[in-house]
Amino acid sequence: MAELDSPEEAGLVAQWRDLLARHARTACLLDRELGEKHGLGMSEFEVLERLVEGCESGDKGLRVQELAPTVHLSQSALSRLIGRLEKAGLVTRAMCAADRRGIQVALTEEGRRCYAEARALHREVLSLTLAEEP
Amino acid sequence: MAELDSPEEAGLVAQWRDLLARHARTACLLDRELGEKHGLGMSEFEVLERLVEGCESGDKGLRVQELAPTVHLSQSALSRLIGRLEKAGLVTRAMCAADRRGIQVALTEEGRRCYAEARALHREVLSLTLAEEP
DNA sequence: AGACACTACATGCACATGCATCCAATGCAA
DNA sequence: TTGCATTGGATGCATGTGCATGTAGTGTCT
Repeated sequence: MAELDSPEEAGLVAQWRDLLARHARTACLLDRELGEKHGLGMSEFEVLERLVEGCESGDKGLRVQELAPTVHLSQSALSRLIGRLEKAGLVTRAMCAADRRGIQVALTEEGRRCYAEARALHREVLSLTLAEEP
Repeated sequence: MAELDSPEEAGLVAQWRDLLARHARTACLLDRELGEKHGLGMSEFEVLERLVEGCESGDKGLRVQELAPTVHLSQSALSRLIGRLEKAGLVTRAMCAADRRGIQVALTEEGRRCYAEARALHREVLSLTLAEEP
């Protein structure tokens, strides 16, 4: 029975611990800052960003499935996240004409504005936390 | 108002997205595999590992505070995590003689065994998920 | 000793998440 | 067309998390 890690395994473990530390620092600070100052969670922001990237101003929006790869969440969690954004007035849900099972999620003006306001803070947090070494 | 990211910002965002993807892949698979085959979550495993590293066989164990830096959890979440490990028979909680506010957390034989059994799977998952590029 | 601030951990509560399941719409086969 | 498997998304439920708070023990100052 292996009681000690091989050098390769030790490297993997070190890499994983570093990743965990960076992720925790960044995610925690992002959630706190975006939450306090813009009422957004980290994943909410990611979804808004994907919507901004994925559709022009007059566009119908994106399907829920197209948003899924962006946020690393289960389908149910994404569904509820969109529900929160909708309740906050940042996106609209509309039936998809082509496939009436699908839902088109589109940014509202308020959503666009909220994203634009939060963006600088988001980048600022990244530059703070991703730079540190430990 | 900046509508586009500067090159430095774009680099940070790309780095962050890569980190998020790696973290999600690895954490999700670790939770699933360790959960199915050993009844452990990712953080439970990390705590067991810290206990193995931090105390010899006959040792009294570690203070809760000494475990905190390892798992990136709030104090309350860590307290409950230890509660779960205790209920599962993998660790014991004992009053700390020197400072009776403190709690000594020590591995049981069962805990040591469980960790030893889960270790290979843990390393295997890391080597799988940390290697991939996307 | 007595009062008070502080520390270590536990707990009530609100909330986000994943899993399983449900429902409606679609597509395909007979 | 009818029947049935599949897909897109929503929802009930159990659980894990953070925040705020509670409780007990410690240290300090007078």
